[in-house]
Amino acid sequence: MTLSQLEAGLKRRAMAAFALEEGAMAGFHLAAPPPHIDADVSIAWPIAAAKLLRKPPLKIAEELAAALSADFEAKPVPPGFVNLKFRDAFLFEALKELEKPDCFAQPPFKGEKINLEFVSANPTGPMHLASGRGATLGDSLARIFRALGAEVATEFYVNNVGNQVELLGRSLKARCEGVEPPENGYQGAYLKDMVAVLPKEAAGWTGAQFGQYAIAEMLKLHKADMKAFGVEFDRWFLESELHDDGAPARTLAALKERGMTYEKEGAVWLGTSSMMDSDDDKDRVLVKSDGSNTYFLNDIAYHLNKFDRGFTTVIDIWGADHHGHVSRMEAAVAALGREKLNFKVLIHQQVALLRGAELIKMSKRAGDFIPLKELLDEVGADACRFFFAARGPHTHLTFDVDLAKKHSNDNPVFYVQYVHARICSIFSNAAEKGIDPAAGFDAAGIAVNADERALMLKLLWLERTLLDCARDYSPHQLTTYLMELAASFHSFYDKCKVLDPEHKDVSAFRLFLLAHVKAVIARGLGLLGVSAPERM
RNA sequence: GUCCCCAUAGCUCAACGGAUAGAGCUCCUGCCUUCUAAGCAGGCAAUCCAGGUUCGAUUCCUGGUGGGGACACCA
Repeated sequence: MTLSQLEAGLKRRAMAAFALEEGAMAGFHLAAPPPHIDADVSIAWPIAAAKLLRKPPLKIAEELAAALSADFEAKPVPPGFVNLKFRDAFLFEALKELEKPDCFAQPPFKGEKINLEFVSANPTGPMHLASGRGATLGDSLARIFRALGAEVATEFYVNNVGNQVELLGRSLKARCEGVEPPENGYQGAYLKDMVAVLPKEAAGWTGAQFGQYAIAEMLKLHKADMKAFGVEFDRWFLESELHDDGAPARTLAALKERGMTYEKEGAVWLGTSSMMDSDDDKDRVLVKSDGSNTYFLNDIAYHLNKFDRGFTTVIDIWGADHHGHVSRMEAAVAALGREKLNFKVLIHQQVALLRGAELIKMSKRAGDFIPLKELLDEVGADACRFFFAARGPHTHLTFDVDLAKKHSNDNPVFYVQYVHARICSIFSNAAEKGIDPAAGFDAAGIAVNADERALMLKLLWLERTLLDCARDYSPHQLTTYLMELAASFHSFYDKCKVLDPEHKDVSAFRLFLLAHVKAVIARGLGLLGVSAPERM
């Protein structure tokens, strides 16, 4: 039984005891009690239900505790909590439930087909360190949604057509000819590096050919960077695919047909503000007066494409510098007649960079930025990913590059990984101590101590943690959880000898317990894209 | 000017509206003859201001203050 199943069961019994309908149970949740309370889980619902039931909270708590006392040690506590303690047998059964690979699959995630698009950095320069934040957020969320039973397709949208490609081509051509790039072009040193490895026939290329070449090379680098970061996209969607398919024209026609557009001053507009109920503050141009498509129209076509592929939910992850685009995109999705509820834009705040005492302005055109690869090489992917994952998406993050490199050994990720390494070590030592990890034990004869109990309980909270992550669209609670689990383990390890030939039953029980700790640590780290080393 | 985000310990971050606000880093005190000291045990130290809603507010609402970002027929 998982904690959610337990909660659902307790809720049903409360409904029966007080003759209530589902709608009246909104505040019914299991919570972890604060440290000074001697209980396994706590229910605060009686306080919230006092008004509805017209009874004092403590009275309700007493009645609820009585209704549950057949299976739990249930104690009503002022002002109206019910604190539960589990029987050991319950904990053993719950741990076994965790062994099933799909033990967390549940509604509403089960059956969902989610398209998750993130990073989508312009391929006009090497990938910036800041892309690590979006990559961490997107990839971790994808893994968490999958663990909860959803089908998730991850996607990176590549802007491989348009003005910036021309500009990149002209910049590379200039470098090739030994002159400075155009004034508003790309000044970064990476173009000089690219010149060094250009094929011979490049001498006769046009600017457009240089552009196509540069984009293709950058795309290779981006793929390599993402892979080194532990992120593998299911699909790299090229904007040119849309154009080859005539999607923007079809999208425009669909919007016109639905009566959502009008012409003004030689341009075609989408009435995101004037023609519909939306948060957008003005209408947006789809086709410029010179006849060319805006980026917005192409982007709408891309989103229509995603919906047409049969996803039940389409999620975009954008940096805060794009927050102003959210309402117009939501409006466009609605204008196409697509269910707005199935489209979600997640915004994460930007990453500011500090090197020494200097705040660095990021600009690919000026070429002054820190490549993601540089940090990966110096700090390592595990520490990078844990660092980014540990912060909620709304936090304003200032990344101190020097500090990150200097302190990489202090990164909490090692504290968590160390748990895995220590347990692996115990298992590899078991044989020489004459203890068989596979040997069973008599659960009834085990007196579970406080440290063991704390560990078992903590393991059960992984499920709730993942649900919280999904609810808040952030993996940061998982890092907190892993830190807490690691602390429980290290404390246990210090006090409790696992391999003890004199007490084989206790050894077998502790190995059983640690096998689950190891599995949860490995699984949790895996959901963050972080490795679980067997030795450190 | 309008909109979005943020404000918790010296620093970086946690805390479904619940009980005595938790961690990591830093600093201080102890602990390796026993499964890995990248560890354990302990100490110092915090909710920006003013109202409001609530049985209960770090959390929700309003107004300040301070900071980051966005407001194109660019992509």
